[in-house]
Order: sequence, then C-alpha cells, then structure tokens
Amino acid sequence: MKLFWARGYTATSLPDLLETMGIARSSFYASFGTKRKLFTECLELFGDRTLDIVQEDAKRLAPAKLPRAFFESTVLDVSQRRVKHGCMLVNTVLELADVDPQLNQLAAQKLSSIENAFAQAFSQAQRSGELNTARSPEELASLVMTINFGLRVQSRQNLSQKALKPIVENSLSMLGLAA
Amino acid sequence: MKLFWARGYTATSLPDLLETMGIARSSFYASFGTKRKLFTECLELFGDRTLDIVQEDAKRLAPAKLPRAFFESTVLDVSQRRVKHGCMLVNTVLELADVDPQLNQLAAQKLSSIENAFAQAFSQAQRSGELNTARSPEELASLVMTINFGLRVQSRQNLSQKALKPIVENSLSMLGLAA
DNA sequence: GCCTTTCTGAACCAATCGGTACAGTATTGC
DNA sequence: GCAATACTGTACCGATTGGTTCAGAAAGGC
Repeated sequence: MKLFWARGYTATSLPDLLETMGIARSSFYASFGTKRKLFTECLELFGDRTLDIVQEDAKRLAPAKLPRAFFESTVLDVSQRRVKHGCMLVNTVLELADVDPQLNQLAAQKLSSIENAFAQAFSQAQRSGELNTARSPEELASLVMTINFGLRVQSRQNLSQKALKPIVENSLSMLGLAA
Repeated sequence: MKLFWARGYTATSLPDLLETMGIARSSFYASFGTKRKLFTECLELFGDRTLDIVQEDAKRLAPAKLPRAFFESTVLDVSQRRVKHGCMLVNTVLELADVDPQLNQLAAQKLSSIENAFAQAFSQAQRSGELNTARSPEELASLVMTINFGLRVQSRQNLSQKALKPIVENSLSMLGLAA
C-alpha cells in the first residue's frame, strides 16, 4: 500500500511490489490475484483508515475542533516522508480520473464517505446549538474537504514541513471564520 | 497537450499522441525529440498560459476580485469536459511527485510563479490601502492557491458542474472573510 | 518421519513501451 | 520541371509490462 501510495498505480511495477513485499511472483498471484485487485484492496484499506480517524475524533471532540484534529493527524503530526506522499485517495483521483473510471469512482466514493462523516458531525452540532447555522452542514463539510484537498496538493510538492505549518494554520483560521 | 492534460504523462502512450496529432512516428521524433521533451514543453505552455490569465486580470481588476476572476476563467466558465481535466500542473505534481523529481519540480515552479503573481497584486493593494493588512500578501496568495488546488481536485472527481458551482461560491466567500 | 500445504525461482508468454533507421512518397521553393 | 525539403509507413530494436506455469525446496501439522 505504501508503494502504491507514494508512486501511484501505473508507476508501481510488479517487480517493485515483489521486492518490497519480499515474496515471489507466483505467491503474489496466488494470494492477491492481479495488481489491479491488490490496488483496489489498498484503496479500500486507506479509505477506511482515514474514515476511522474522522469518526473516532468525532466521538470525543467538539465538531468545531474536528478539522484541526484531522489536519494534525494527517498533515502535521506525521513524518516528512509520509506527508510528502499526500493522500492516496486524492493521488488516485488525479492520476486516474480520465484513465480508469472504476478506480477513480472507488476513490471518489471513499472521499465522499469521509465528507459525510464531517457533515454528520456538523449537523448534530447545529441541532444542539454548538455551531453557527449560517452554512449548512453539507456546505461546511464540502469546504473542509476542499481545504483538505488543497493541503494535500501542497504537501505533495517539494514543500518542507516548516513551510506547510503556516499554510495549515491559515487555512484553519479561514475555516473558523466561515463556520 | 490536451492528451497529457487529461491522461497524465505515463498513461499517454506514443501511439495515442501520434493518432491525436495526426503525424507519423518518425515525424514526431524529428520534430519534438522525445516524449518527455514534448511533455516538458506542454507543461511550460500550460503554466505560462495560466500565469498570463492572472497577470492580465491583475492589470484591470481590483486585487480583491482576482480570485473570483481566476476561478471563473479556469473552473466555472469552461466546458464540462475541460473542467474535468483539472489543472495540468496540479495533475502532474500528484502523478509524478515520487516518480520524476525533475518534472515535479518544473510543475511546482510554474505553480509558484502563479502564486507570486497573486502575492504581488495583493502587496500592491495593501500599500495603496485597498486591502486589509491582517494577513501578509504571501499568506493570502498561499490561501488562494490552497483553495485553487482544492477546487481542482473537486473538479477532477465525477462531480457535475452544477455541484461545483456552490463549492466555488462558498470557497470565495470564505476567502473574502479571510482577506 | 511422513504427508500436506505453502512458497520459491526460473522459464516463458503475448503485448506494449519508448526510440531508431531508412526507403519511398508528397510537397515545397524557385 | 527540377532539386531540396518534409513527411510517411514500416520494419526493427531492446527493455519492460502484467500474467501463467510448474517442478522443486521449505515449512508446518500431527
């Protein structure tokens, strides 16, 4: 998964995978079927893990603090190596949008479920009066995802993590103003 | 360029290019050298054209209206087909960040020059008192680019243009609050 | 200690990749 | 109408792509 994450689907060759996994070619096909099937499983795994982050945070944090928690655990509080890989879902969408509709749709669907998790938390907070109702929960979630996407693109450039920090802070500040 | 734009560098094969360009294989190599060299030229062309959009708008518009003008001419006022291709520079960064450092750097550098164009316009507006000085020109430009990246990722998903419109409007509204 | 399951390593497949070479055909300039 | 330039079509190159097959070695269960 880490290989696919870093290099994308096409640029990751079978020999690359075999060497990293430390298994033989025949074992690979016996266990995982095809390269495409393995990539699909990796996409699902990555998407589910990311969704878990949001849902776990939503259990114990005020919704207004959700975006910061999410950006910290996916951009700020990870190694420089990892932040440079960006988000595997976003990478996949941009690599395969006009090449492989199925994989694109799978990634888009996972992203959509993450956006929904944000929207649900915001919706609940608005009903309990914790959150300003100037914008709908869906609009707020959509804004959070837009900023998230933007940050992931910034991450994947050659930016140092120091240069990334103020971008995250300013984005959060801007989001706060909008909520 | 349109082919590279839509499918990315790796997924665009030489036969694809030849068919679209309507020339023979030997003519291709005689005129453009290698596939990689052509891609470089396309990146430069795309980057320069995008930079032109910002610089031309900056000549006749108030800096506060620059982001809206930019998003209109790159996201809202283009065909559904075209908006689905996203931004070639962003696509390239996400496809090749951990695969081809040189091409990644070229795309990143072009994006940086676009960001600088925004920063210059904002800087001038702050000196003349047109713009709030709560945030530095560089910070504002960085925010605009982050939003821009986010919108491009949204565009490249299977979103209809109708679904994209409110996202752009909300993003602009959020940006306005931050400025 | 034996039998079954698991895995390896290498050979092999057809297809495609980017790139080169070159003879032959259009097209151009004058 | 002739010569120079531009372009085509095809064959070819080595390398690499994802995927298959299978005999043999290693490991595990009891």
